Amino acid sequence: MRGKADSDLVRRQNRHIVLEALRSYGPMARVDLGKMTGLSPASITTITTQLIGEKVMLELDEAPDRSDPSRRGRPTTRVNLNPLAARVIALKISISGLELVLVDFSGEIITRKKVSLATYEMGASDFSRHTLNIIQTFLDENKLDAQDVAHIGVAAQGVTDSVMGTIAWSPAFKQRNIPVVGPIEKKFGVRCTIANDANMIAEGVMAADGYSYDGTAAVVFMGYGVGMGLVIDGKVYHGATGAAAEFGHMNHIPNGALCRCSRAGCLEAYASDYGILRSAENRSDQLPPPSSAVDPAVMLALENAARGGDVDAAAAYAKAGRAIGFGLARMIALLNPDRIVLAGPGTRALDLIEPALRAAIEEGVVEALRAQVKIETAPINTDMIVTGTIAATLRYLDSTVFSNGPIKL
Amino acid sequence: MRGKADSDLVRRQNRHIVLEALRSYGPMARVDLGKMTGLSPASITTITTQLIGEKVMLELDEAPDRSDPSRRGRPTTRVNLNPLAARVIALKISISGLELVLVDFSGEIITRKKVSLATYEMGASDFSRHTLNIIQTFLDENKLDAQDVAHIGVAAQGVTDSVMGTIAWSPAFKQRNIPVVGPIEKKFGVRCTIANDANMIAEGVMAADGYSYDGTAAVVFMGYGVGMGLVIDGKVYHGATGAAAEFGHMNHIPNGALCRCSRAGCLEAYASDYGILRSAENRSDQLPPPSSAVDPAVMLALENAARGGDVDAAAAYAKAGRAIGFGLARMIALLNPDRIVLAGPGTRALDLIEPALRAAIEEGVVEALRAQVKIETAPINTDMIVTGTIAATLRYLDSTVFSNGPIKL
DNA sequence: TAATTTAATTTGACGTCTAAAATAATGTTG
DNA sequence: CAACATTATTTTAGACGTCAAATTAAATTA
Repeated sequence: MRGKADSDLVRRQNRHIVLEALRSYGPMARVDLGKMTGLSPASITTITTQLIGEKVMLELDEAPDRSDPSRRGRPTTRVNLNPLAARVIALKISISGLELVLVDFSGEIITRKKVSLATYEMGASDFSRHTLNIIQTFLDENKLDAQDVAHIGVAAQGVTDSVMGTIAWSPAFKQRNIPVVGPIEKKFGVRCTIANDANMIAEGVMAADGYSYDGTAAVVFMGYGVGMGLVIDGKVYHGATGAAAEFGHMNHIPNGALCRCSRAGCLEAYASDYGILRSAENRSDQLPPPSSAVDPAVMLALENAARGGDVDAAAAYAKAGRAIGFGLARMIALLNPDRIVLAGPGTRALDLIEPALRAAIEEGVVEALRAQVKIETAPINTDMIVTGTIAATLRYLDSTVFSNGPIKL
Repeated sequence: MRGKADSDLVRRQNRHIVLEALRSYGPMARVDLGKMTGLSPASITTITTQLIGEKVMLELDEAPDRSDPSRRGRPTTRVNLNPLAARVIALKISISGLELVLVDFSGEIITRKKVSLATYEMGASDFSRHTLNIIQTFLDENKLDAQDVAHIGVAAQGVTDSVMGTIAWSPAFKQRNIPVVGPIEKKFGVRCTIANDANMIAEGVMAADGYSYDGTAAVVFMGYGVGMGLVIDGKVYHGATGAAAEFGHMNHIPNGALCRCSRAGCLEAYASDYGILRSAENRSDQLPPPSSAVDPAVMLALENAARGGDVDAAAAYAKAGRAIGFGLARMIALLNPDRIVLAGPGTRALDLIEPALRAAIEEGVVEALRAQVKIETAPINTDMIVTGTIAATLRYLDSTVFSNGPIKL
């Protein structure tokens, strides 16, 4: 049940939707803000004046738009999020190392940096030490104090626990329950949150749509692993502990192929890079998989072999498609989504995967349920994990810090 | 993104939470309404005065409570939902026929009636005709006009489509896409909605908790079929077309046992009454299952046989437990719920099912994910489908009709 | 009967919204 | 070029809903 409503709620909500409109559609005139949000011009004036006073928003100083000569009347002055209102760091933790991205409040990337780190054998304390040092160096390089950063948003591969602020289990670590949020908040005094990388991809897909979508969608990541981000009623769903949609470790076949997570029969053991490679090479699927990522070049070669007539390779891709297809069929039976988005480097081989994938969906779920699902592909080249983490972090700031307005006594 | 907020929203929301408080906790004094909702006494006075004026609420005329002799001061006068504010019909459509329940606005059952109907061979138009007649008779018997009924809430077995208002697919019907909402609304001029029976069970479980729960839970129905209702962030989730959580027809094993839905390998083909019976009797699971429900007495005998040492029967229950367990494991991987509730007559045999069920969950999903899930059992004897349908329908009325207040010009 | 206690209502102020009026900044026209 | 037209934005006045504080209501206790 939602709580009580009062004028405080009204202010917060309306400030929030104004910020969101600018965040999704970029700079615009006050009139247009009014049209987007449904608020009257008078209210828009009030709200923008306050936000500008708080330096959260600014009026753009630009020459009037002369592109339409038939246009009459007073020209618009556009407003935008003030880039200087806050800075945010997105931190991506993956099997190959850390990636740090410094962004301003308007979402513009200021700098980004990759640091490779051999995380797998590292214990929690070593990992913390390294990570904190890397962040400190990153701050120094950008001549920033920790206080200049409003939030650090972390995306990590594997099962993350947003309540504890840890990586509960990840292919990037031998050890479990690695604390991440705690050490960062303690050392830098900056609010920090952690989320699963696949959820961040889903956030990225939603952001690319300007958050206009409000149904249920599943965003599948295919690559070194297999992940899923769920969007439920237009919002990225995180589950009880932020570990929702561990699609890759959803069981495909009881007692099936051995997975990196040391269980048998996970979908990932059939459909991730290493799973596909293993089955293409006709190696036993009961052998433990490697702990390092497969070289992308190897996967590229494998794809081309499959396209060139290599029967074993083609069969491996079909097997992957079937696994993903059955996983999707099960997901459809549970969630009745209206949209499935395939993303990640694995979609490069979609031509090899798709027939088996679609056949498996048909085989695996009642027609009434799958009839209206649309399957789409997201662009491969952008790093949706980073994009999504940035979007999620800024939106979080919008809704928490900047919607409140000046503090009252 | 939520829309703009204004004083209209404030009024609606606060009226709504007041109605909800009375709905969940029953009659109470205005002071207590204030404590429950967080609204000030002044606001409570305003809101209750209006609601009483609109005959949605009423002041109870009861002798002051003398149970606590140390109590001083002006006695409370309790208010409650006005039973006469609206009447609602809950209609349950199942393989064995129709059940109609007439309820007043306070949730009290006025009458209920069961009518058996051989739906399976019936076409859509015959079914409509019969159903409309049965509803008309029910109205007549209760000396009601159609206008006296504010809403008809339908719960049906199988895949329902809440957008089209149809039963897309159901074991109770040979034919598909049976229209239900359309004919009812057309004939009686009464708003009607349809939902899946398992979702209504979930609604019932939530109602029993006073809607205080706000996490993610899966309510599993075990009986003549297997179903699931999902509660996501405290709200029953219906999916794109209201057909979410078709757990029974989630694939368990590719190319597996034949199901009533004419597919192979559905969970239900292993774990429903007929699936268990079939495997206990060592019949081939490639034979088409019967279209009628299994006699409950037969199931009872089977349970007792299993408890008495019948190896085949015990194995059949274990197989069912394993199927449900793997289904749950997959669901957990996707949704990371914090609660699973087992419901329905099938839970009577829980002792036979549970060991295999728990083993399968352990086998099927990473420990990090299943660690915090609590598994509970709901009471078997109440008809949660009806209870839930009533609760859902009344809540729907609360939020739509009665939160708005008097219409303005 | 007067004082005390608790419930509920009334009163006056406050915050936010909106419609309508006023002002601002430009283009058009005679 | 002055007056008019057009569009954007701000100002003003009024409405609505909440809340704190004061008031009234209805009981118990002394």
